[in-house]
Amino acid sequence: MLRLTKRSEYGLMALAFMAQSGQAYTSVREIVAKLRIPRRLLAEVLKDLSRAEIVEAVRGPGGGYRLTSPADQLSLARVVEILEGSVSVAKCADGGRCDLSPSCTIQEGINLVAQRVKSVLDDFTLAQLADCNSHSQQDPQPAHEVAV
Amino acid sequence: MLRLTKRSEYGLMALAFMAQSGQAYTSVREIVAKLRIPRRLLAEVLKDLSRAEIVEAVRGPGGGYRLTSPADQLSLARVVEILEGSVSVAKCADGGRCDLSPSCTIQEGINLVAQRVKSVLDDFTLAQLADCNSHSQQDPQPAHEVAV
DNA sequence: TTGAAAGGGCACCAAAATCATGCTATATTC
DNA sequence: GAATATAGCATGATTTTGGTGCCCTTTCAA
Repeated sequence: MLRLTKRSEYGLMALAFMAQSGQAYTSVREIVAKLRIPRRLLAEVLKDLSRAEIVEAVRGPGGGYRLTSPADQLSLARVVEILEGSVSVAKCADGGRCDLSPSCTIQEGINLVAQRVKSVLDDFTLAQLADCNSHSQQDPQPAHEVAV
Repeated sequence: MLRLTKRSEYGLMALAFMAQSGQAYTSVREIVAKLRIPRRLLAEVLKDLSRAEIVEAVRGPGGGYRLTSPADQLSLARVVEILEGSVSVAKCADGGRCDLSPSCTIQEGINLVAQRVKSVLDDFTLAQLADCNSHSQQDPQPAHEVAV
């Protein structure tokens, strides 16, 4: 159904959270406490984002994660690609060869659709994602470090 | 990965094929022969499309399916919606309630993304899909009834 | 120097979605 | 009635996702 996986959802939620925490390091524990999502899964996701250098990690007390670059320079496409392989409406529209390439009558078209969907995600930044929300649903408690 | 299911792929392939067959009725057997996709699955898919009145069915010898309306009036969104429930990047962006709505910090944003992705599929017609292809990959054999 | 607070890595299980198929029934034409 | 088609239903296999446990390493501070 063209659906994002939980990995992406959780990852984006966490990233949005971090975007609002500015330069401070945010621990998995903190995020889990606020966002009510499975701790280990989130850890897994953040580890992947760390490997891809979307976030940087610091161990030890006071450590955690933080964005490596400004939220308005990180596209959803990038995040989704990291967390679930790639953004494409069909295998054939990806690098992956299509099993029925010769008989497939819609490859070209599907590719075009894939491109367009991709560009939607390319054009959507983490900053926008985090922003959209703070409009309608302002935190009751003042954020730790309001930034972005 | 924002991926379409096989149901959608097969469905779209079959519809594109029918678009090129014009007013003639096309049987599952014929489509399967050309497209090399699982017969029963395709039958299943076409039945669903028939229920939704995207195609009309005629039984008996010489029967089969054909489009109920012109290919340029059928959007991919419509087809995908029928074949896999709905087009939305996340459950919460759909009718379905999100389990973590209170803690979710990106609902608004995700909804916006979902809308944009949807509109990509809304704007893409079956005619376009079938067309894209015939440019690059013309049939060696003349189509039974070239139309559209 | 020791303990607590972080993240890192690996393997694994469970649940759900997807893909695929078989069988039988019903309609239609010849 | 025989052959061609779709209609309906149930079921099994496979793949993807979602989620968890356990132990290791790093770092800070008492």
